[in-house]
Amino acid sequence: MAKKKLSIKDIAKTLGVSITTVSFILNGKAKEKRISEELTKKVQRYIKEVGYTPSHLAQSLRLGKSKVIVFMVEDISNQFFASIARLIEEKAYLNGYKIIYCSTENETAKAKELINTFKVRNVDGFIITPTPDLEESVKGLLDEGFGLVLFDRWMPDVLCSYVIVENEKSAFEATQHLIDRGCKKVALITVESHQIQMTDRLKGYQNAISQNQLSPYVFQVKFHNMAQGYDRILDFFSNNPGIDGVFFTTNYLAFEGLEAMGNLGIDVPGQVKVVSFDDHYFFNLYKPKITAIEQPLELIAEKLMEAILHQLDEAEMNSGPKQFILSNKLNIRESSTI
Amino acid sequence: MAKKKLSIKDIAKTLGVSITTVSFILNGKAKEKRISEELTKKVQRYIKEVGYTPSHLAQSLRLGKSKVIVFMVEDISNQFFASIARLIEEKAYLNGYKIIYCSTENETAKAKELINTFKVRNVDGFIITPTPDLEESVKGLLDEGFGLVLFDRWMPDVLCSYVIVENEKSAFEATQHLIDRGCKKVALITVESHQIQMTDRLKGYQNAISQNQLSPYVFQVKFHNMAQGYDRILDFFSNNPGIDGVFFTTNYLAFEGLEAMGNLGIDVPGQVKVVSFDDHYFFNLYKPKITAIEQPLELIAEKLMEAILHQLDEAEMNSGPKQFILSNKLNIRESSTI
DNA sequence: TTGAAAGCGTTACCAT
DNA sequence: ATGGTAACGCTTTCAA
Repeated sequence: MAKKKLSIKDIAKTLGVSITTVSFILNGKAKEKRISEELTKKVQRYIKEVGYTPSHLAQSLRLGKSKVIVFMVEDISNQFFASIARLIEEKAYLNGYKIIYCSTENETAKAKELINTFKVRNVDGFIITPTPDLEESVKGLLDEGFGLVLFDRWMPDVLCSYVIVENEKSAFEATQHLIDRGCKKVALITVESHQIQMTDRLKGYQNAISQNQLSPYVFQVKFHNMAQGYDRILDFFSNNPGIDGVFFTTNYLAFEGLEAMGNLGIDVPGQVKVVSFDDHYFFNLYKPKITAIEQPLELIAEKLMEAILHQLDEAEMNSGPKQFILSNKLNIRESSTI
Repeated sequence: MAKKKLSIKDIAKTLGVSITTVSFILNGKAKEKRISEELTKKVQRYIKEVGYTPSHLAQSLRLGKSKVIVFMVEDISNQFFASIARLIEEKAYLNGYKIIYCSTENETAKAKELINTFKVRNVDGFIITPTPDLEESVKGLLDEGFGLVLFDRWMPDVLCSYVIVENEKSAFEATQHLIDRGCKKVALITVESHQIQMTDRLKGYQNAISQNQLSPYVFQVKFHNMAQGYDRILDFFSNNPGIDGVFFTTNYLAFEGLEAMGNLGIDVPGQVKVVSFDDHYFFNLYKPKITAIEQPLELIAEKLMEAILHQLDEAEMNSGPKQFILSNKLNIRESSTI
């Protein structure tokens, strides 16, 4: 069984040439080193014949680069992150990179541990959705010369590459949309979080509310987990009659909120109009179809790879961070219109 | 910036001992090699102080093991696979393994290419949802001594470890359930696929139908993609009036089917009762809530890791494949009862 | 009880 | 034009 793996040494010996020669040919330096056309062909043919491929491990050790990028997100089983993962993966392979993923569960301790683990493992770069208080670790990464791109959230105190979306602007638009549709008491249901993507969405909501001389109704769900969320939102609606519009800042909050409203006999969109951040396949299936803000997944993935490859490219190493702020799209559906 | 990475050599030099000594201490062989308690402590203290960690790359090169497992599924952005991924990931890290993921899109060519890529990259093991006609590649992996566990599907012709669920049995139960609820014309909507997980589900359906002396109505959607699926299913219902029960073999078929039925004005469960394979968060949110077969995700992940670690464990290398066939659970909800 | 040195598979500098 | 060889960082055998 297991045909012993060939090494460059074996190739060289069999062909009666030196390792160096083989290595040069392998790395496309035959011309440069003026190795005869004939020998080059011969070596290449033999290599193809026996199906030899260099050991990436040895190359990594020698070159100090592993061609591995870590994709560290809040939760890889979350549809949004999984979709990005999928898109990134493709682009990474195309460029000879592998992706290792991991989930932080948005816990700072776990994120730090993960970062340390991978620093040690000679990965080349990190794509991270930072947890709270991760500034120091991230700076450390930068100092030590790792490639780094943040996404979904960024850190005002750290100068680095990132790919994010226009959270504030989209939240403003969503809220304004509800107001335009005649809502007078528009609530924001969000998670209790000081992370910037959430505070930006809050800001957008607040701006829209105050520009229209309305009163804000902000409800922040604490210690988010599915079951709790549902209960809290149920309470909120019970205690706040008269709400006629709701903007959910994440899709899972919306799912729970819709369930809660359904069980309270609240008619959507008749009594309450609804908009959610983060579009989802299911929003289009739900009755009524839910209006939602769609993030440009494909573009996010593309820019993420562009940024990380840029960082990893020796030639451009020092040309400064790449920062992308992408536009979302408001998909208007039944929940805010009928 | 970038404080130069320490090597074992640096440690040895600074402490004035040999590399060997440090290595032994590092690898817990201090006692065995009878290195003085005192020296051991001193070295350990220093290592901790400077935060030294061995290079995994060099270790891998030396030991021929990389502590990397490839998780190769049909589509990592699919909820089912993403959930498993998430669970696997945790368990892998706990055991010192990293996970690299990739999606085959169920294309044999892509799967083969991916397998080759990773073989070359010195990964230790593979967890694979095989595409059609992947037998040879899989056998190759086995021959070359890689760890291997199949899941979701298995290959009758290849003796190897796998983790699957009771597809036929659950399909039988689901169909029988519809019949018990009074359905007389029960349709099966499935994908056109010769892969065993799907043929097993078909078998289960057929058995239940024939045991109850009913007629089968099997509709196999070809060339599956979201948009097409919807259209085809729409046609099916238009052309087959009188169907009063449907069993969907995957959840995405169910989503499309439900949408199609909704648009045709078919009342679920009044006119048509519905059961789907692969439970989903949204089945519980949908109106009506959808009856579905739930695969034991947590258990699948657990057994997957158990099987792969078993394979990778030197000591037990030759103790034969581990094959798990797990039970599903039928979650009965409104779509098949009211 | 400790150390020297070979070897894992490469790359690339320096010779020839 | 081609080859010898040090180095990457580690483990482990053998010797002392």
